[in-house]
Amino acid sequence: MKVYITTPIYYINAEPHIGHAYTTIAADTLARFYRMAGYDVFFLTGTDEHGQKIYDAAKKQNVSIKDFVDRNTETYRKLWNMLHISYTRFIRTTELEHEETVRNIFTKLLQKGDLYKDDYTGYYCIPCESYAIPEDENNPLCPDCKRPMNKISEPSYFFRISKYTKQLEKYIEENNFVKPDFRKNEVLNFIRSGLHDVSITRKNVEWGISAPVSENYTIYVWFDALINYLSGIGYLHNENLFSKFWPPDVQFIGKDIIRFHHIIWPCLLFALDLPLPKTIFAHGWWTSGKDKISKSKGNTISPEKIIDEYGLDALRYFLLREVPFGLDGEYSEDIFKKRYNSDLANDLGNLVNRTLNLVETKMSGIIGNIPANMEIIKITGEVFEKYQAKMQKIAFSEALEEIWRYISFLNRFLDEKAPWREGCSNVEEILNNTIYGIRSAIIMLTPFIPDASIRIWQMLGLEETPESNGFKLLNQKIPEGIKTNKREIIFPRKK
RNA sequence: GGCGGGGUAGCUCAGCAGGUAGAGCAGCCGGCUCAUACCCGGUAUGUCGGGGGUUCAAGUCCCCCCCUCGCUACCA
Repeated sequence: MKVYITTPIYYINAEPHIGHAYTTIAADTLARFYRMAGYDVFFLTGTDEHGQKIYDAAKKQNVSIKDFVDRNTETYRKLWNMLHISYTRFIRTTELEHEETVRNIFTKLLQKGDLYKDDYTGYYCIPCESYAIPEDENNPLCPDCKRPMNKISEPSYFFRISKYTKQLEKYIEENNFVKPDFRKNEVLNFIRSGLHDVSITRKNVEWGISAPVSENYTIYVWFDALINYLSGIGYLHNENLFSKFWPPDVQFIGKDIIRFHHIIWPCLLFALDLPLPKTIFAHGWWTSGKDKISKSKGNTISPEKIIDEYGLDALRYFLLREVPFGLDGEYSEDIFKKRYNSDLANDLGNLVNRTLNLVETKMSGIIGNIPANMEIIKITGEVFEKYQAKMQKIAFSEALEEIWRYISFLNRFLDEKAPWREGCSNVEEILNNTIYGIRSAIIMLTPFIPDASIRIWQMLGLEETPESNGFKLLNQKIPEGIKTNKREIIFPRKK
């Protein structure tokens, strides 16, 4: 049983922001879930390092291109460490092996006749240094800066995606390839309007993988970038690894790069006679005051700042709980705090705290050996079934809702049994059941909030970590005579 | 313009094989007091965007209109 999960590789010209963190945390959570479920998981992420913008940025800063990309890729790696991203491999498109793979694929497609040479015509805005499509072809103005554009034409290699139109349409219709569902129609519409072949070489871009042809071309960065999903898992280099994990099970992307991933990427795989990914899931944006978060609008959300104030797990929890995965979400400090206080502090945090306090005061901190009763075991089993189903369909917020219903149930259970009452005769039984419930909740929560889970785990005095035994631990009873450790507040309430 | 979503409690949304509206949060009342002033119970509120139609019965089906969002090809 294997699972291959990817994030996009991030374009290192930009500083990482909440959007990058979002995609990567989602992928990490799913990867952790499948590991705990006993799968062999390969989780790929990395950086996209070619292109004119990067070249220019390096020049502007007066550093060598090598130093520039090395330094910038490191900022991503550092952030992923800070977010405890459990990637299997971090790929860079400047790696020799990747570059070789890209060239090999180019040659393959050329030989197959899926690449051909033609003139690329487009409108170019010199001040913006970018291609764009003007609204009015008779009076071409740049959509960004509104200045006149030049029509330019240059020879280029084209990838014959038009050839795969029917095949792609059929695949999308019959599979869960495009997620969320509402994107499926969008993509199908686009395909049905007819696919145009795409240019995959550039003449005027110096910083890129040189195309394996006699002329002086570099390979278009998008073509280069998509291939990371192949080169990152050993395509043409490590046949064992590749055949074990191919195809991807879930590829996470932002909704801005749907075109590349739902159209060009599958066509590339058709051309290479490779099976397509099972699912490519496009998530939404975080907005702040209705605007998409971006540096230029000055409404960026710094993951570091949130972590400083609330902790890493609060951030991870919020991002995956607040909004159904796939839709846009609104971020504000107020919304964040509300979610944090009501779910993490009041419901989960307080449940753990009050229970441990009772174990300390009523049972000298020793968890007794009366096993959980059938009712709790049954309910836990049902919750796990639902949780698992939600996770498998990548409905993170729904999975968390299931767990929180369970946490509410445990709080209610404690209230009804009231083991703090004078003369309560079965304190030990009640608390053991509650502890069993907390342990179960923590196991299910571990993919989302790995750190807090471990800390709670240790407070309970349990052995190893919740990850080490995976979900099968849910069926096992808590060992006898466990001694709880010093209590601390994991999610302090915020004023 | 074309195609596709939406418009339901203060907020975020669920309900849509048609049978006189639900959840979470916020609010209010009460209980409890082991606990992070927490938890538990109870509870109000809605002309279900507007109009017309089908039906014994319509957020739920049909038609028209209004508003809103997304997609409508090469920036990574």
